[in-house]
Amino acid sequence: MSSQSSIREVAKRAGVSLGTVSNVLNRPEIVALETRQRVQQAIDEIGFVRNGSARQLRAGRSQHIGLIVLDVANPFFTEVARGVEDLANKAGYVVILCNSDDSAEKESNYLHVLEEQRTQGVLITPVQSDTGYLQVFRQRGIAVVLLDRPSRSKDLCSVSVDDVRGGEIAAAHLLEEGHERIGFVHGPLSIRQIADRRRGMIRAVKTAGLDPDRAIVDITTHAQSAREGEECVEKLLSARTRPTAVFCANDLLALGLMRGLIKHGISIPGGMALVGYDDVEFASVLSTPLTSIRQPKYELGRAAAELLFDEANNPTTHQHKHVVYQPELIVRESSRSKRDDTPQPVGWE
Amino acid sequence: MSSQSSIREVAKRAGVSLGTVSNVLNRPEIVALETRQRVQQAIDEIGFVRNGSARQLRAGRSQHIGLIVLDVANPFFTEVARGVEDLANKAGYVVILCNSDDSAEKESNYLHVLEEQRTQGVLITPVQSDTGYLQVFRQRGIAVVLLDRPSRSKDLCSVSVDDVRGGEIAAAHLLEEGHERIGFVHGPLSIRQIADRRRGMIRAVKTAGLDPDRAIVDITTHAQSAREGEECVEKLLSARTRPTAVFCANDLLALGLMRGLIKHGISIPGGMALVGYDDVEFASVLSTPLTSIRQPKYELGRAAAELLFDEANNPTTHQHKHVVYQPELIVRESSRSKRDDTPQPVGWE
DNA sequence: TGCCTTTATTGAAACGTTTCAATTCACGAT
DNA sequence: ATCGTGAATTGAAACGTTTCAATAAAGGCA
Repeated sequence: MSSQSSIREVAKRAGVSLGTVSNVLNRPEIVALETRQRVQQAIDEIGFVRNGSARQLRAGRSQHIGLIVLDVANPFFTEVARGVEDLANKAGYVVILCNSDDSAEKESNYLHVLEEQRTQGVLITPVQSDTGYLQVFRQRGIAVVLLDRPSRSKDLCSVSVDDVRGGEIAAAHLLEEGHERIGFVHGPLSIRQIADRRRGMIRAVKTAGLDPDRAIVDITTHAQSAREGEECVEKLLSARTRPTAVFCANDLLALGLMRGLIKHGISIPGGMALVGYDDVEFASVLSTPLTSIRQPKYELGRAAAELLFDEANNPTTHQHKHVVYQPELIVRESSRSKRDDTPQPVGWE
Repeated sequence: MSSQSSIREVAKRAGVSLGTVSNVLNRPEIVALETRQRVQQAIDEIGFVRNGSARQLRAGRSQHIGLIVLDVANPFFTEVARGVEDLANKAGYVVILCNSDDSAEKESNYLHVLEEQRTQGVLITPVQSDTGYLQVFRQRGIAVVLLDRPSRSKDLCSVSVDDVRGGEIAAAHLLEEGHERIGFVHGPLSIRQIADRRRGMIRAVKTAGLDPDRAIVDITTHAQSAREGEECVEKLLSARTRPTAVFCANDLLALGLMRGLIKHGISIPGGMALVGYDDVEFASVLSTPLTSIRQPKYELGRAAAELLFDEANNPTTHQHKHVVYQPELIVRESSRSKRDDTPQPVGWE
């Protein structure tokens, strides 16, 4: 039933030795044309397929890398994964995509499996902020690159996006559009990304010569989905001095908020301007297209994979790097003030 | 630098033989308590981690399965993947997620790699409708299950959703709401899913005692993204007898259409009722929440994985099955006729 | 004391590659 | 005729497990 094929059978059929078959497979140029053809024919006839396990065992290293993300269903990570995959495939590697689901246990499980498989390296957005355990991992000879999280320790490569800057350009844009009081809807400030974005806002406000304590109205949610966004509308409207614009820490929050505002009969951007974060695919196809901060997700993945391969292939000369990407403001209808008469592109970026 | 650990070292340190260490790892119950503890301690001290390649080589089979999807970025497939992953992990397997990107070449590449790795089995939504080459694959001893595609041949397991039924309930719903002329916006009818949904519509129309040729207005697009949806508005409004409702073959099309309608000042559902397909996450958070057809994506993945494991573990007794799930209508605001005064739940399903 | 059974441990073979030193062969140069 | 050279091929060792027949030790019973 299952194929019994092995290099040995191919050798027998072609009337050559084991070594020669292996050479045909790995360094065809060193074997005589006539022999090569004979072996190739035997391979085809038998339907021989190399045994990867045996190969890896002998070589000591595998042909795959692990990618551990917090949530496969999050469009952010899928796009990152695509970047990783493209580069890895080009280099002849397979990506094992692992979903930690924000659980330290699942993460640790996956790390263990990957170690057993003698993975070349691991790209990971760690669940915990302490990365000490990843050091142990590295000392066992497996390359590690931190994803979407700048590493504090100098001993780990990392690739991330400048969230401070993201917060800054979002706020600066709204300030320019004439808003002097901006709501910031966000999840817990203990999450580094969120705290960073807030810091960016403060910077922009100060640059504009305003007082952050007056200009920024914090509205904190416990999670960051659309439901929470909608719930925020009440808080927003009952604020002592009502903001004229809102910056949401992600697009789902903005989506919910938008829905709530419409229910309250408040128009966007006239009654309330809105800026989101992530520039998810559907941001541009909402009833009012959403201004958002775009992150180079695909490039993030590519860059991380590149660093990983460098570390894996040049373990001695490798220098740890910290790549930080810049976010980009994508202006759409949801934040354009009415007096703004610049032409409005369709926004199908 | 890298860990030299092997079972041999553990044995030496614990003062036992190779076989005993292996037994501690695989059948701890047969080794004496005292010995077991000594070996365990040696393992911990050395930081020994089993070599998966060697293990697989010996065992002849690997501990992973492959999942080949058309597009990881599609929320449909991510949800399916989640289902597969959960079940596989529980069974102690790792899932290698592969992205064929609709390319036969990439698909074939992945199949080859998976074969080299002696994968237990493959879950695949094939690029081509001809599945003959998958038979070859199976004959080499690798289990195969078709995903989101009913197999014609009886020799392959398959898991899919009843698209005829999906089209039927969508149309029936609109007919019930009082519409007698329904637009159907869709990509090429050569795609089986789309043709099936259309067949379902016809069935519903006939059941309602109407003439399909009059009741259904076809609008075909070449692709199925939001952009195409928006472009359809023109065609829709210029149709000789303008429909009062539209059924879109997926939610992205519906999204675009919605946007176009709003631009034309046509209200939803008053001016035009709308039903989508897939019930993507954001369907419920649009300015007008979208009625859609939900497919049990997660269960689809789970069921497929289950069939795969059955085939892989009981190659002799295994019977090929064709599991077909039923789609479900999720009614939201976009399709409720005004005279409909049933209470309107929030729709955060 | 000697025999039998049970329990625990051992050592070697096997899985399918790759690698590398050793061998063979043919051919041109001496 | 002999030697040296280079190209082509070979065969055995090694990678780190698991498995299994064989052995050793311990205990029970006559």
